[in-house]
Amino acid sequence: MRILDVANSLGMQVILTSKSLERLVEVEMKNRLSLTGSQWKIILALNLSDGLSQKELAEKIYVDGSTLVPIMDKMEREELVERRPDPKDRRNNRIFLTKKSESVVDSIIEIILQVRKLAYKGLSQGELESARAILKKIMDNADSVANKFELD
Amino acid sequence: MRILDVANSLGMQVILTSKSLERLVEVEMKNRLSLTGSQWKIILALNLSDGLSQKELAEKIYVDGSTLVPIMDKMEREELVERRPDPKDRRNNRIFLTKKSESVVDSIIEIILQVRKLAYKGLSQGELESARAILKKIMDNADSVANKFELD
DNA sequence: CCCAATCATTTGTATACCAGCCAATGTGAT
DNA sequence: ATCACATTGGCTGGTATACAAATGATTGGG
Repeated sequence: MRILDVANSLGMQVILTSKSLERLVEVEMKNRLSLTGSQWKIILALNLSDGLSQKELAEKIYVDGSTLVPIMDKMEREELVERRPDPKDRRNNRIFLTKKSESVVDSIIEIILQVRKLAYKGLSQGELESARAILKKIMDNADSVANKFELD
Repeated sequence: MRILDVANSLGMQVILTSKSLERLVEVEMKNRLSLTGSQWKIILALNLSDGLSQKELAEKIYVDGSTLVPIMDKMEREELVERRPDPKDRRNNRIFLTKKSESVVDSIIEIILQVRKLAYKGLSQGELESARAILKKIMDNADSVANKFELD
């Protein structure tokens, strides 16, 4: 019987570290700002460029367009974003921050910076950058295969 | 107005790379073996140590105990695992692989090895190991904070 | 004007966590 | 030993993501 211990590979470590980081950020965003899931990512993305279409926004935060729909519904109910029809192309919704969500941008940034400081403790800038570059290569490798849709 | 571009940080790169890897593996597991989500992780974990309790299994694959319940239900319906009561402690279920799931272990391992080969293309063993060590430190940092439940 | 492409949405399936529940077990005091 | 109490393991219900496939409205090319 073949045995493979997946746990010690880089790939699994990437997945586990991702979970730990996401969990830490989510707990803080929820406890301090009552923001769930990836609402903070959406607010930051719109803070960089307000008025994105849903498709553009979905690409920015790397989720499927259909995943974004109920999230927009919820955020609209909570008055964190506003959907406005695009007069140039009525298929598009243009998404804008509200006063309420603009008022939490600074707090979101504060939390991100605190999490980074803690997570990167004991690591040098050079280590962080070299790890980032390696992961970027792995992501590009994985994405190029995924798009070609052939593994072997 | 403060601006923070989260996209270029190591933390975000970890999360994005994790998504790319998980997606690639999931597509292959689904297309070739009709295994969804983390069923393959469960099969590999039980292949290493059959007869875990649900709690132990949940810890191995880093999900909440309640998350595992419907997954076990589904895998039991599909005859991929078997729940047997623990005579020593009737609160426990002991989970065992079936002949059907044992027969796909080799194929699962095959897919993992192929994905690794592709994902790690252009990277040296040293790079992989150094990245793994850095991510491990980050995960430990994040988890130790999460357990103490205090960010500042 | 037709037809293919595009954007948002809906539907169906699958994770995922938390809080609360029950049954079973363990613990401590008497 | 036994009763009260806390703890544990699995489950349920509620909420939130997440993707694929199909639908509907709109647009733009030929």
